[in-house]
Amino acid sequence: MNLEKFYKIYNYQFRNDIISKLQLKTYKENECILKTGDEIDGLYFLIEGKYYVSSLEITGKELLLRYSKKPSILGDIEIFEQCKIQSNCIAAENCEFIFVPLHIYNNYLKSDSSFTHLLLKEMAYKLKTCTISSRVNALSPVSVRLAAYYCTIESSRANSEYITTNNLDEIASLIGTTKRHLNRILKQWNEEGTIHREGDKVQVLNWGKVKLYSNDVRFE
Amino acid sequence: MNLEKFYKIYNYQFRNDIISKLQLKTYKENECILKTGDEIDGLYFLIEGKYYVSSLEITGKELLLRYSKKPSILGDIEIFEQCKIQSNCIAAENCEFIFVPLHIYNNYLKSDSSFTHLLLKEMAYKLKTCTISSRVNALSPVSVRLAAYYCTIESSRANSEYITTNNLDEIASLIGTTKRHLNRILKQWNEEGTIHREGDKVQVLNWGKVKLYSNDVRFE
DNA sequence: CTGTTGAAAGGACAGGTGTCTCCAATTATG
DNA sequence: CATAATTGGAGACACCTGTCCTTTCAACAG
Repeated sequence: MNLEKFYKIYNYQFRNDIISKLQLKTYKENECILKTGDEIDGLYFLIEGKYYVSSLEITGKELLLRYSKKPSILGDIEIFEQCKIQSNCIAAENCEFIFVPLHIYNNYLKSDSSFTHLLLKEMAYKLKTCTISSRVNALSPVSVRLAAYYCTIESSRANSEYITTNNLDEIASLIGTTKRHLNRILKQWNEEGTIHREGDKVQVLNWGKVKLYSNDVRFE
Repeated sequence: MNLEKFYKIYNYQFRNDIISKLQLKTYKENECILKTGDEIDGLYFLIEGKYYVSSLEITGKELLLRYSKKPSILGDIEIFEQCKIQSNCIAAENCEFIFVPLHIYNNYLKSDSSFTHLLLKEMAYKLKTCTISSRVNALSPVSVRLAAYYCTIESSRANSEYITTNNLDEIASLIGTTKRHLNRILKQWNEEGTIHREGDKVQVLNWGKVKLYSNDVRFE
């Protein structure tokens, strides 16, 4: 077990006697990591790749709740709330996790305060972003949410003019709408010259406009 | 400082040398406990009363994020994310909190694992409910959300037929809509005999119908 | 008692948004 | 190359929902 990556990301070192009890779990792109309703078996620490968390409603509708890259922890809610798995977690690319089995956590790590602080920080982060997106989704029309989405991902990655828009469908369900409606909005922005669109590639020509539309809403 | 209530609710005992450093904070109905954008000064443990958490958007719209009764902790997100206060917290009735100043937490309680577990549990709970309501708000029409709201509060309090509907406005903003729209739905339900309505008093005549409408969505 | 004020309910309307459907473009297949 | 299959975009429509405004009714002051 190579824990170097883990250490770099989470800045935490497991005691030697624990290390042998950890597992490395790997998932291929699109593979399901956790499935709604199943029992949780431990804590998952992402050390490579990306995954997304989505919920499939009884209605058949889906909502992307979060798109996660490292550092990111899975299983925390379920363990502390002692409940079944709340959402589907699916590998967006090949993923690697350090897996801490539940009984290992309970027996060895529960009272380790710096380990616990990892969990606290992660949960606080999730809670903050969840609150924000809940608010934004509830109170802003789709055009604002879309502009906000662009502004959010733009600010988080330097200075590229092109938005590597992963698939419009994905954005649609992330911000809780349909592709049809995104098309409507993108068409309008395209016509007024705010963006230049070619299929899945969207180039923002006028960031000022987009920022204006976003109404200062951000997802982070 | 009488910590008996605290102990009963949170099942945790502070060390003697810490007790003298805690404060009792009280708030009158409608008084603001925390204000968006302010700096957080410590952890608040609710021991009496109820408060609600709401966010005022730039647009002027408001969304009730949560309605909290004991046990409930305030300030956790802000402390672990080291950010400004995220939402307004307002006393719904007279409230009492045990207040743990930030430096006391940092110096004395940070490495106390059973104290930390209080926080973990609370955050997991918040996260779970936040995720649920985010999903529900995004994916269900108002009529479903309203039915779900009734089912949720019904199941959490024995067997009264009347819903002590605190103010329609409140329900409206809790489930992210307007009073106007609630009126529309209630009128329809009233006409079809599902409920009997008199002003703020709503009596459910046909729980089966309401449960059907709720589409198995629940807020908890 | 009467006019004023304010709150609650509902009518009318318009904009936002999802669904369904069709058309065009692109890709795969033979 | 020609045809079938698939995908993306957009038109049409309907419904959900918020805003605005009118009506009604109750409380209240003069």
